[in-house]
Amino acid sequence: MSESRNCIQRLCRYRRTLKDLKELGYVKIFSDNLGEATAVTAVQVRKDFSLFGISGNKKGGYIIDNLIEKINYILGKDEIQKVIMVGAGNLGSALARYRGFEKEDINIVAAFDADPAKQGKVNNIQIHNIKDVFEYVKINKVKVAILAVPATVAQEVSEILVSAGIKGILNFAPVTLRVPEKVVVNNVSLAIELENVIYYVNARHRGEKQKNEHGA
Amino acid sequence: MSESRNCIQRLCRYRRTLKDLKELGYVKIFSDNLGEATAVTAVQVRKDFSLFGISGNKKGGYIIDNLIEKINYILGKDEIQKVIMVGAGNLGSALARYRGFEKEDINIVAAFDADPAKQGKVNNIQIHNIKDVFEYVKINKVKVAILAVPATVAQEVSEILVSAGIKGILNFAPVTLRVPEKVVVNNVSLAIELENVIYYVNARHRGEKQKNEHGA
DNA sequence: TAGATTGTTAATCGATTAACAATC
DNA sequence: TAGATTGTTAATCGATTAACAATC
Repeated sequence: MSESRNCIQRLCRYRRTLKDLKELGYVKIFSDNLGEATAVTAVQVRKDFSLFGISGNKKGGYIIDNLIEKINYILGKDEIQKVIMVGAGNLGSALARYRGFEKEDINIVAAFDADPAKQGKVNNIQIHNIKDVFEYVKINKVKVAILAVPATVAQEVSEILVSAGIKGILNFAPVTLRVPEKVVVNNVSLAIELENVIYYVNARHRGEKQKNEHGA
Repeated sequence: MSESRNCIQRLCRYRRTLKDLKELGYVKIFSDNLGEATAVTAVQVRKDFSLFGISGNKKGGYIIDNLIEKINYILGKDEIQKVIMVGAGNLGSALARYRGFEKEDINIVAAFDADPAKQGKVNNIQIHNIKDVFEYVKINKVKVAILAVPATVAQEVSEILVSAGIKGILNFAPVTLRVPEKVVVNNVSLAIELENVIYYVNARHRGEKQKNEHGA
């Protein structure tokens, strides 16, 4: 039952690589190649696949289309996932414009901000008043939100989102959110990610250890 | 020797909480309280501290100032770390404006972009032509870079950075960078982080497992 | 002292890796 | 067939947790 965070991240990376390979006209792939392209060992690739019941051909490798389809199903990419952006400040509006989401077929359907001056659109996404977020989530049955509001209001806003029916939050506010057990929170703390890099750079200067390639 | 990625992330979170507590006038703290504030068990807190040789008082807990100082040293916060932003598009310029970095005493000293039209400043940070990045890094002995350039040029740019002396990269481009062993790369893939949330939301709908609080 | 807390050693757990069997 | 590749089972490794000793 090892669908750990890391494992899911690897699936996402496989998917991305596979889509690129398909684009280039490839039809089949070996665990070897896929591993090399994603900085994962070939054994790990096969283990991941076998964990989710994806099988290949003993000598012929895996069929790319088949892999993509299976991974799409696992990741829930077969259904369209509506995502809202909560907070349309610097970070929020940059994220709303971020090409990487579109590329992965992620659909940001609306943005919300407390500042009434922030009306209009960002990257063709309508910015609404945050007061309307509860109703919007309810009516449109949105399950996933990106939270890019100031740390001071993040907890409060998250409670509104959860009460409206949000089941998963990608949180950019640097606070530990308290949410009900059933709600998934993935905290992306940009400062911490950078501090991590700084730590390892310093640690090496101080002559400790030799590791490489941290994170996904 | 368990200074794992997770462990360092926890140190960063402890530090943040401790600074907030200090601000509020607190002087001492128990592993209990600190754990609760950072969503970590008290045992884990003490284990982390003992790993780095930080000790408290058998009944009196830990002195906050002492903790902050020790953690600062471990994380390399005692020396000023110059960081450059490479790529000043949507994401790059939003990151340059991001308050969370300042709050953690992270100093973005310059930004670079390939588009000559992107002259001027963002958040009081000068945007230079990317052609000058090699020289800038050499002269100013910069060790850490944030990479927010398009995926297509990320590898190429990273090679320039490394050749100029960059030792750590926080990479926002959704590609697997190939860098020498001695260079630290921390990949932040925003799409993958969001896909992770979507996966767990779906997985629960499908009636699997009950986990909570993923990521840092 | 009794109770609360730190800090360490041992046990557990989970994920990765190694070894190898299966087979195209 | 021989070689290459998948896929599984067992071994290893590392991190977290449990148990408990130390002590203020």
